Amino acid sequence: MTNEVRLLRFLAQDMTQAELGRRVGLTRQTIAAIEQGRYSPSLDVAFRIAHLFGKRVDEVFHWQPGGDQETKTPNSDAS
Amino acid sequence: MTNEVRLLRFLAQDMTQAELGRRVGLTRQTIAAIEQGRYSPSLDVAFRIAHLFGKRVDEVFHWQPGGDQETKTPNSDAS
DNA sequence: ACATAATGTCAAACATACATAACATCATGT
DNA sequence: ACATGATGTTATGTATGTTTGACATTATGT
Repeated sequence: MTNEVRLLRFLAQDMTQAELGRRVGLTRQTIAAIEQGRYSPSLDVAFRIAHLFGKRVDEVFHWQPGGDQETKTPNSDAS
Repeated sequence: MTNEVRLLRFLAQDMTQAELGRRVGLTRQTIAAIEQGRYSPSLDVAFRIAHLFGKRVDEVFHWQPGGDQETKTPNSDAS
């Protein structure tokens, strides 16, 4: 899961991490972590960031079908 | 944050919650909670669900700019 | 009447996103 | 040389997504 946040931030008059964080309601540390891909944000945060840059979520965050962990299938209920 | 998961599930040959959960690596309980909007999923889960139905994230999950809680602005660092 | 499948719901554990606070480096300017 | 702003990073705590297991209702079929 990669993203274009850093690039979009530079394209937006070199907006700072702190400024971006302020506008979308996050801390600058969280913005930094997202830019570095240390974790993928919540869907809500993804929408807020994408909306700020006038983009769709899939234009800002790039996802690949097998790109994640090979999801350990949950058990759900055993009967 | 509303979504079309339940509708899309019916359109896909009445796929069951458990079946959908199995295919995207979630439990049926989580699918039920997402359909009812009890919480918004992670971005990763949103991508997996949207991809399964051949849709974009914003086609499956509908987000409104002010729709959320009036996010209590974080402090970040005080100097 | 009994079984089974699909769904709702709940409580407790667990995983991870996010905040807060602190300290660090690097660049720029005075 | 000193200050300031932007970013990296780490540790700790809180909020919330997710699993697991259980029990319930409703419908359908035998």
